[in-house]
Amino acid sequence: MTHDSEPEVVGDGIYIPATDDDMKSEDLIDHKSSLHFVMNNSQTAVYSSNDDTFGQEFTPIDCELEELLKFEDHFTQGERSDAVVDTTVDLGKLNPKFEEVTRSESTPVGGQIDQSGDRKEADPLLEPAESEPSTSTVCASWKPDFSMLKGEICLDNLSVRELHATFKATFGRETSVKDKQWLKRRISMGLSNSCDVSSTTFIIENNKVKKKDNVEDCNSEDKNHNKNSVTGHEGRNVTGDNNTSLGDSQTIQMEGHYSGGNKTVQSATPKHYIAFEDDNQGNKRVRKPTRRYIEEVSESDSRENSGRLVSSVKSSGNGPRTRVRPVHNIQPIRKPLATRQDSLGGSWVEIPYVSRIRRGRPRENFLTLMPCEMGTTERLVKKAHDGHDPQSDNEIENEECKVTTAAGWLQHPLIKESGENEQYSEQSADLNNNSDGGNVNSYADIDSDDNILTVPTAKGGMRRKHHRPWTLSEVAMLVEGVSKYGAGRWSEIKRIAFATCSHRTSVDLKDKWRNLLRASFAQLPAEKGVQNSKKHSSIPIPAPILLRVRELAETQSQVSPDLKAVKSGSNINDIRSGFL
DNA sequence: TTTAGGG
DNA sequence: CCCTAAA
Repeated sequence: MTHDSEPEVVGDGIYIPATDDDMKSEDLIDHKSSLHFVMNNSQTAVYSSNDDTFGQEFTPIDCELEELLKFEDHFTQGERSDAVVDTTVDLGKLNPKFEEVTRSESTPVGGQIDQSGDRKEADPLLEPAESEPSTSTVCASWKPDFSMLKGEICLDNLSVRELHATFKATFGRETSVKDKQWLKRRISMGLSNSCDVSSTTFIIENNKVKKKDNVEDCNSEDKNHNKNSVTGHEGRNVTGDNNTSLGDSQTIQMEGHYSGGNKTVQSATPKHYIAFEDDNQGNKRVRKPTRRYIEEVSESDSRENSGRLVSSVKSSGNGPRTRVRPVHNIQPIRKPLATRQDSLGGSWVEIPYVSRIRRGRPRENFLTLMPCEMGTTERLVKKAHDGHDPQSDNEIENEECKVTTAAGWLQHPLIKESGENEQYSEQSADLNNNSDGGNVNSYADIDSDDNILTVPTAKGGMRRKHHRPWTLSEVAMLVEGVSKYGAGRWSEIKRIAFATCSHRTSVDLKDKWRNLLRASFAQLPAEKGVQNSKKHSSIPIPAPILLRVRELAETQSQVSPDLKAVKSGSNINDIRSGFL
């Protein structure tokens, strides 16, 4: 569908096929379930799949799925708007006109599904690119050329030189490693990665890529399909000019089975992966490193570049309380693929940085972003939740926040009023922020044990993933709390006023107060631009609240001398009387 | 643990 | 928002 517009896109994800999208797919696939999504227009999209025919069966509804993915993400845009690959999708568009939306929107990350699903005619070899290299990239111009692979691969018979050639054909780059064993391992690994050897038609056995005899599921249609595709691939492999010819004597050929662009998912664990490092494991299936693995290594290699696989993986433990903090994550989509060096199997190889988009279950908590005040929808949707997802808790909390608010923390109708407005602008501001830079990234599940904590900002900065914009009601509660207990009694305020909002810690309150303070005094001299001049992309705090903050600050002598000087210039009492 | 302040 | 030093 969209492939016409970007035929030159060269997949380079072959290094690390296990993308987040895989993970997504994994969810879908492994559960062997059908997902029903109800769209706005009450259309129902159904996605069903099974492992072996993912790509093929997917086609008819891929658009919808794509939409679904967006759809799903869309709901996260408010508070975690970065989450979406394409933030421009409007809910209103999730209507009958799927195609339109699909066409007009690009889905950089959703490429996995997008590309292979959409392009049934397209090149199945194209690994969905982590980023779509626009022009010159380290590996932009390369893609694995398996077209010469037919039959069985017997790496053992190859000379080092041949292995080099094969290596290049497989990975698209040269290697200087002379170790045959290593080369063989890497090649077979690469092959397995790109062809889904392990889970489909091929198995790797003693450095041989063999075709399973007993596999037939995907032979009939798939064969044709893939053959065509392979051919097409060859033809389009314009950029692969330096693909090393393996020579006529080569026996390396592969009768293509590419499970629909690597659709099959492997829930590879580092363990498995490492296991493969050992030679001669008979029929053990090859696992490819998960993105998780890569990320972790990528994290750890910044400090210990000699880190053994085992150690890096293990040390980064997946313990519930472990907070993985990726050092380099997320390259803006569409930027040249960034790679890093990593020692795999004993040599340094390039591995693309991966962006942690979102992993794990499909998001089911898209309403978290809803401000506390928005009760109705929230409640409705809440029903859809399992209730055990941590996110759900937050929603409950949010709702409770709201209740609390209504219960009396907010005694100033005026504030409340402007609050409503602000809610809106707050969210839209957030949305805008996230889509403006052209890089759209996703928030991971905020509460998932392991998730991304930072997200690139349009300005290049990294914003923390955990950032949950303060809603006005929260701010109001904070203010009230301060007025009641005094600034500094954060734990008290937390305990009382924010008892139900567990996601705000006392430290958060303190920080927020600090900000409020700053804001209130900073904006006062102007005294007119007020909240509308939200140049700072953050929540525009309504003037009334800011005034209150100032007042409280004064009362509690929190005002720094210089600020005092500033503020003394304006007549607070007038304003104050107006609101209180 | 809670506060305060720096990053 | 996160981290840490202090209390």
